[in-house]
Formats: sequence, C-alpha cells, structure tokens
Amino acid sequence: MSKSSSSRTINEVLMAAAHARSCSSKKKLGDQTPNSKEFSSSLSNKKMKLGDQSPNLKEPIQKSSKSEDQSLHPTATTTTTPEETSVQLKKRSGDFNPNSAAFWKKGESVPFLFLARAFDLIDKESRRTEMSTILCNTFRTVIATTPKDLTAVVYLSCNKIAPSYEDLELGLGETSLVKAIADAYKIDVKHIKSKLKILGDLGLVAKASCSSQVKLFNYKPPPLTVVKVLDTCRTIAKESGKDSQGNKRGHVKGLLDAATDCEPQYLFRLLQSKMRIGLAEQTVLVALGQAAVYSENQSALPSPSALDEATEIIKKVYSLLSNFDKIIPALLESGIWKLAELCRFTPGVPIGPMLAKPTRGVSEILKKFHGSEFTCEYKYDGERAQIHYMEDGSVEIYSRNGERNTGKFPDVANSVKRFKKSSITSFVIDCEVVAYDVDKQKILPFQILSTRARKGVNMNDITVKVCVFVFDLLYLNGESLLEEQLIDRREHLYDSFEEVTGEFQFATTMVSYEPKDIQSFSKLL
DNA sequence: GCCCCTGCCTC
DNA sequence: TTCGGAG
DNA sequence: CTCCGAAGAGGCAGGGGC
Repeated sequence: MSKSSSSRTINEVLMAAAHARSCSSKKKLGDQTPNSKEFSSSLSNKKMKLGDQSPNLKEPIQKSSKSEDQSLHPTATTTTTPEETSVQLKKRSGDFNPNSAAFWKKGESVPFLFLARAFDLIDKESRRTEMSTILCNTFRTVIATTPKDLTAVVYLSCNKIAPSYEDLELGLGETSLVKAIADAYKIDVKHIKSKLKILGDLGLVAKASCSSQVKLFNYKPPPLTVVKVLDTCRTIAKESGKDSQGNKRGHVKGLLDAATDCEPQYLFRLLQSKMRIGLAEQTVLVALGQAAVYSENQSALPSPSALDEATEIIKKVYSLLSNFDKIIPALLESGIWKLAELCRFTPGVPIGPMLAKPTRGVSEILKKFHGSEFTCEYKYDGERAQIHYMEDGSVEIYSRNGERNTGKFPDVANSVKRFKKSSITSFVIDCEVVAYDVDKQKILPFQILSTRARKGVNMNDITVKVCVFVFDLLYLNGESLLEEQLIDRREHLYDSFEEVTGEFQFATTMVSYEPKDIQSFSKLL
C-alpha cells in the first residue's frame, strides 16, 4: 500500500504561477497571457487557482430597472400540472415564463416533487449547459413564487444540507438505507439488495419498491416540500447516541411514506449523497447566477455578457463565502450585481482552496514558463489546512474541503499565535500540516499523520507531532489579501510570522525566469 | 467492555 | 489521490 | 480546459451487538 500518496516525498516540488490567487488582471510577474492562471508542478502535482477573483466587477451593463416588484407578475399558477412543469422547464431561458412551471400557489411551500422533476429532466440530459438551463428555470420559478424556499432548493440541488464547515453529516450509507427501505415496505433486506444489484442504484430501488407497494391504509401523508425534506435531512444528521440508527431510519421512512412519482428516487440519492445526475456545485452556481439575472429584469432579455458576468460573480462569491444561508438572502434582497459587496471573505468561513493540478512532467512546464517569471514550491506530504485567527483570539482550522478541523489539531490551534508577530491581530493562512519527528527533526510520511485521532483531540493524548508549513497568507489584520499577487502575499507572510523549526515553517520556494531552474529546484530532493 | 460494521474523510 | 468521459 | 463521477487505500469514530 505504499500508494501514491505515501510514495510522494516531502521534497516533491510544487510550483505555481507567481500571481496565483488573483488570476485575472494583475500580474506583475510576467505572463500576461490569458491562460496564465495555472501552474504546473514538476513531479506530480501542482497548484491551481481557485475560483477567479476577477477584480473587475464593474457595473452591470444590464442594471435591473425594476428589481423586486413582484406584484406585477401575472397571478397565480395553480392550473399547471407536474407534467406541464417538465415541458416548461426545458424551454430556453429566453422563452421561459417563470410563472408557467409552478403547480402550487404563490407563497406556498415549494413541493419537493417540483425539484424531483427537475432532477429527472437533468438526469436525462448530458449537456451541462442544458442542465444548467433547466436548473436556472427551476430557480426562476421558485424566485417568482416562493423565494423564501430558494435557499432550501439550492442546498438540495447541491446535495448539501448545510455549509461544509458546519460538520453536519447524515450518517446514512447504502447499508442503512437498504434497511430503511426494507423497514418501510416490510420487504426482506435480501430482496432489496438483489434489486440493488440489478438496478445499480438505490434511488431506482426506492422508486421501484415504492410503486410496487400496496398501500394498506388510506392515510396519505401531505405532499413533501423542499423545506420538509431539507429539515428532515438535518434532523437525521443531528440524531446521535443510542437508537440513533433506528431513529434515522424512522425519519427516512416518514419521507418515503409521503413520496410519490419520481420523488423516492431523488430522495434516496440525496440521502446517499450521490445524485449522479451530472449536476454539482459549479453547475448549480452557474444556474443560480443566471436565474438571478433573469429574475431581476423581467422585461428585457439579459445580454450574454451579463449572464457571464453573473456567473463569475456568483462563483467568486461562493468561493469567498461558501454559505448559501448568507448568499441567497443577499441575492434575493439586493440582487446579483451587489452580491460581491455583501458577501465577502470572512475569517471563520473557509475560502475555497487553490488546488494543484497534475502535470505529465517537467518538460511540459519548461515550455509554459519561458519568458515569464514563475515560482516553485515544495509540495509537502501532509494535510491541507487553512488556519483562521480571529480578532478575539479564537482559532479555527479547516481542511482542504472546507471541513472544520479545529478539534483535530488542538496543538496547532494553540500554538499558531506564538508564531505571529505581536502586531498581528487577525490572519488566515494556507498551509500543509505534516507529521514531524521532533527528535530527529525530520518530516514523517503522510501515513503517520493519518493515524492521528480526528475529533475532540486532547492535547495530552497527542502522539504524532506535526509541523505547519505555510505557503500563503490570505488575510491579515482585518484585510483580505486575495487581490494581491502571490509574490506579495508571501512578503506579507514572511513579515508577519517567525519560523520555529519543527513547529511552524515557511514552505521552501524559488522564484525565477529560468525554466532550467525548475529542474535544479526539483533536484533538491 | 470489547469488537465489528458502517460512514466519512484524508490523499 | 488518479482516472476517464463529455462538452 | 472545466466539471462531474467513480474508484482506491488507509484509518478514525460511533453505534450496535454480544
């Protein structure tokens, strides 16, 4: 098992374009080409930028003339049927009437069936642009009828139940869900399992089981709503302790009892966190941005550039503040064009990380960088960590995926403040936490790090010591540094912290114009 | 009290 | 993490 | 190139069972 990860050595090199985070405009270090956003690394990975921070959120060309006056929308939409909904949602955005697809009254809770139908349409579509259109129409419908449900709709569309840093897990996997179906329908677990093998998907199994189910009672639970589904998911996630498994199953059964049509299928895929309809966060964001544009300007069709701009804004905003509970209300209240002002990078909320991207070799890199200044950086073999130090002295640590990791690294959380200079009142750093042998002063392989306890770690129980290798500073003394060049952020970084060997060190880097330096740098191992 | 299965998360 | 498919 | 989805290794945590 010395799998790839452990075979990577600590000395592996990683390089990034010198202007990393703020990709678009500013460059000061060479390479102005439009595709100067990426980096490549020599050995196996490299870092890449995150979601665009195009600093030019200029005034929208298509200012919304009248934004929120919903009163002029044609009234009600009670005559539409679920079937009709599907037809409407597939229309091109320009031809779509946001009041045509709803089969519930304005202000009423959005039925889960509406969303399930949209998922079903998307499932049958392979073009992401089309998926996005369908979802865009879906969002527009919700905005036009029951905007307060938009947050729930967006969460479910992303297959999330809360921001990732809130540590809310369903705790339901395939096995539990199979049991839940068996429970609910009084079917043998074995039958469910064999069906699962045949159909290949738990959602389909749920659907099939549901339709073959004979309802013995006339009692019919009220239709599911999007909010109900989301709330129940959260309830399931919070269930813990004795009998929690059974309780969770009970909640699932409750949902299943009320599910009809294609609802069971998507309900179970949601519960399994495997939507597999080809739609995920990025596509949802695109749809959301565009829906916002269309909804703001009912009378005129938005220009393509306005739509692109909206997409950029929403992606950027989400990478800075990945919390729909904050973004959606702001979006509904003030519109897409002001969103960036309202939703800023905030300490305490993890920012989307710039990720490395594999390259096939040094030669590939050599070409890419001749003529431009570039930088290389060691890629340490540990765990990514984003450390937030707030004004009040509190610390939070987040993983690569934005999960709160603070409880896993109490040693780091307690020590970081010792490495900052006293004038520093708040900061966010990006770093790699690496297992470290204090006696031998040596970095240990990832394997060792992975044996650390993961939750509620007690300082006294720590056996694997770690060293933090910082490579970026994203926020300092109340101000975001995201608009600055990587090279400049590094300067701030070096100015703001003191290294302590074996505890807190700066990642080894090199900056050059000479492609051949890449090779020599990578030989440092 | 101990062990296993399931879920989740890291790379 | 790496891979492969689709657009 | 971007996005999505699937797969794989190793390992901790929590619950359920005995």
